[in-house]
Amino acid sequence: MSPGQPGFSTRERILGVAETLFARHGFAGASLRQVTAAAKVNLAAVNYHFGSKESLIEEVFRRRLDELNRHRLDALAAVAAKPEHTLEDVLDAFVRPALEQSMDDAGGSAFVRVLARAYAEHDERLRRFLSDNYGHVLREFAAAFGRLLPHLDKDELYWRLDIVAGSLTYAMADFGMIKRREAVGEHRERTVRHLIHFAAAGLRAP
Amino acid sequence: MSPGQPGFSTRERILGVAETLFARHGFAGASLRQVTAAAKVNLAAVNYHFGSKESLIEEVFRRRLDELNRHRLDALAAVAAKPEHTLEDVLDAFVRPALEQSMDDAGGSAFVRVLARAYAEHDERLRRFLSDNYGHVLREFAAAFGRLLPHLDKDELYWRLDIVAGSLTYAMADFGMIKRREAVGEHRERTVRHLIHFAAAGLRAP
DNA sequence: GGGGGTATCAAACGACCGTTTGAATACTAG
DNA sequence: CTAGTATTCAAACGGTCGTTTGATACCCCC
Repeated sequence: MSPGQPGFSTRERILGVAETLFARHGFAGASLRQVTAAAKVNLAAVNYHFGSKESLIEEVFRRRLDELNRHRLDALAAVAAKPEHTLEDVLDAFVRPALEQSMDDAGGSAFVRVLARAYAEHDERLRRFLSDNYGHVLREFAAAFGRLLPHLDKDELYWRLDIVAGSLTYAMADFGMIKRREAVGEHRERTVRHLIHFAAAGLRAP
Repeated sequence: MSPGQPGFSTRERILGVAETLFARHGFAGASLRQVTAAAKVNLAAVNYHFGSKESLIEEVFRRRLDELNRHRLDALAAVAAKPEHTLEDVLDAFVRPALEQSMDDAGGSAFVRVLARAYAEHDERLRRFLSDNYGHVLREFAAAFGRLLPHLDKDELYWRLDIVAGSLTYAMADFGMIKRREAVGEHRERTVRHLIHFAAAGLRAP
């Protein structure tokens, strides 16, 4: 069960439910009344605990991004420590933490879709927030990729990484039209494998 | 100038403005009052000409998708007629029509972002509409790709095409965090080139 | 040149939005 | 137990939402 029920504080229930509803209906499309009703808390609780809907949205991001960033940087450090690491290793360090977070509870899988929503929102405020809390991780990965792909100049490298980030976002958020048949966990593991395989070839292209 | 002004019918002005506002603020985020105000038409005009907001959204899609589908299928037919066409040719037939449509007027470039929005909306109604009006084109391209990539079984092929579609959607919608410096047209041409290069390598991977 | 569909308009509908209030309740420290 | 703080609650605020209405203007054909 998602953390929208007893055993969790009001604050946690709101965050959990908001995450899934934002994923499902967008930030404008999910109302605080829907959120508080599903979380079984009073309507005013959102403004009491978070101040505003905008702040609630940011908190939904902060909570997961902090964790995701940490895991990604840890994984990258572990890879970099190996003397002969490959492109696939670095890609794995980037993709797998997102995968694992999206499986550790029901809310996590929603968050990946929330993140994809954020890309679709061209809202400047939200983009700045994401860039502030996310940019340094992307820069570290870019450096690691750059060392493994010395034949690409900086401009070319960033173009390709942008494409990788795009296909990752899209694939992890399950936007694709093609219907899947397997269980969620198995499907996601296959997604990661295909993504790494595809991205590695694209990055290595002359 | 976008078609939000004199010389265009009320209906066309609404469609043009709705397209850019939906791209900017999402379907829930852009209100009919904003749309009609920017189009300089009466609020009731939307319900008079389209029946409802939902139908307006669908009409925004239908108008551009019909044109895009036609151009893509024409380009694919032209490529298929060449006896020795390459993977890059088919990718170009898929990517370039989207590129050209997004440059022929100001609204077109907004539409690509609207399309990306639609992916983010997990709304079942909208997805069915897209699949009904878009699926046959994707299937034709899948067949063309399949003939050029006989080493991939059907399942593997669809996985990779899904990734290609994802990176295309993302890149064309300009979601990336990396800031671009060139003029819009030049930027878009470079996007297509990078995308085709990257996708071809990913598809050809063993 | 008047009649009839077509289009536009201001105004209003009820519903829902995010937020605020002030009282009621729960909890905790002295 | 009590004083004081932290939380929950029902209710209401003004505003905006999509949609409907009925009157008004337009336009073209008979």
